[in-house]
Amino acid sequence: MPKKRINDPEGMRRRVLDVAEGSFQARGYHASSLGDLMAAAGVTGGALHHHFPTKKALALAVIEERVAAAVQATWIDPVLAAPSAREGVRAVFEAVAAELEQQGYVRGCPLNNLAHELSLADDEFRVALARIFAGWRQAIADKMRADQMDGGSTDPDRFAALAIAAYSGAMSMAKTSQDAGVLRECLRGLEGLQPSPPPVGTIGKRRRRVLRRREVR
Amino acid sequence: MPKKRINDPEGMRRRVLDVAEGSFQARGYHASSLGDLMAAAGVTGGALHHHFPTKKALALAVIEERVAAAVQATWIDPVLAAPSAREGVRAVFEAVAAELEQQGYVRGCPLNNLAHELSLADDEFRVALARIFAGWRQAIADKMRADQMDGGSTDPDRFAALAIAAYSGAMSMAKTSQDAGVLRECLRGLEGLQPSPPPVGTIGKRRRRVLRRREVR
DNA sequence: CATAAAACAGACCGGTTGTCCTGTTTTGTC
DNA sequence: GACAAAACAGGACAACCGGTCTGTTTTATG
Repeated sequence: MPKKRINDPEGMRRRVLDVAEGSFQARGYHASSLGDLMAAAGVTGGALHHHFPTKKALALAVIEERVAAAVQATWIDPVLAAPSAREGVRAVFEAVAAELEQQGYVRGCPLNNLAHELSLADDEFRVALARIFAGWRQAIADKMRADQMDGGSTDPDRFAALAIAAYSGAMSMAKTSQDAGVLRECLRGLEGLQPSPPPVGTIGKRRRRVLRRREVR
Repeated sequence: MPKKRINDPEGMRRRVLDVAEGSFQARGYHASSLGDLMAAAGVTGGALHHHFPTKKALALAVIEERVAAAVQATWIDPVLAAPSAREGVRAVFEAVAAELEQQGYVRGCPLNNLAHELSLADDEFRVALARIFAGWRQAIADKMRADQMDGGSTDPDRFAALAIAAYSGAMSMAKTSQDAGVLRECLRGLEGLQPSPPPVGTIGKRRRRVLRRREVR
């Protein structure tokens, strides 16, 4: 009696992307062989080739579907949900730092990892990665523009660029030293450019505003 | 008559390192084959193997001799020669941005490029790269501590970490977008954290100070 | 149920990679 | 000049990689 087989194209595609995403982040694109991915995902060559004709196509799918989603989930969504762009950036920095310290190792930013390895290798890779960077920047800048507070003392585009650059660079150092501490140091340095006096606590944003009004009058 | 041969071990070693440094930066470590390097350097397999037994040994030499020297030449030396750490950082940012815009393409920071690809691959690589990052940071922090001006308003270690992170991240974005403009944007954002009020232009810092004094009085 | 397309299995192949190995030549040393 | 070590030449090789190919099974469609 021949063993049954159930076709699950979406599930198989997802499994391959899961494994590829993890391997690309941990070992990089070139150091990840399709053989290893096939073994890790429990997928045969025929199935892999059916969903992703070439290794490049697989990487492109990882970038556009997984890396972009990761940036959205860990950065854009939290920032948009925060009371302000500055608050959002601070929250993400601390959340990532806490997560890294808890898990004990640093694998780096998925976007930056692939960007460094693939930007110069292939223009199609480069454009796909640049699009994610651009969306990331614009989301932070738009959020800052939407904040009616923080009266235009700092340019939103510059702030967004600096926040992302500081995060990317800090992650690079954290990955190399295997220590997330530099993330917190960069955040502290970043907080130094706030136009308002140094914050005392996190809560009470409304309260502070009331106090300030009383002081003025 | 057999052709003559002149042994030049140092020159040959230097040529190999030259080619390897360039290829590692342009294509990365894994994408650079020893065959290509041999052909580009005009070196036979025997000679290459004599000076560098393995590819890893070659990369380690590139890191410790070339990448470290590049960081020293483009960052540490200029910063130490500048009137202040802040001035030095600003000068390096602008110098690199100008150089990139002139040459028309962006290959990224040699240190960060290799750090991303090799930090997780091999611990020996990671430690060598981390040492360069640490020296970079300490040089800027020490310089800032040596400045008697800038009265302790910002922590030197934080400033150094932020400056390097912003530069590394900005180079990452510049490499991905093939546009050095983000370097200048990050520099502008970085200048916002200066204890002095926000600058209006780039030139005439002394002139503005005079004008401001007149306005005040 | 017929049938075509999609989904999957598994072997195969040409090319490349890094390394090793055996010689030959040059160079330093006594 | 004898001689050992360093410097270099060049081929060989096993492992591996990515892609292709053929064949089989499942699924959708009518």
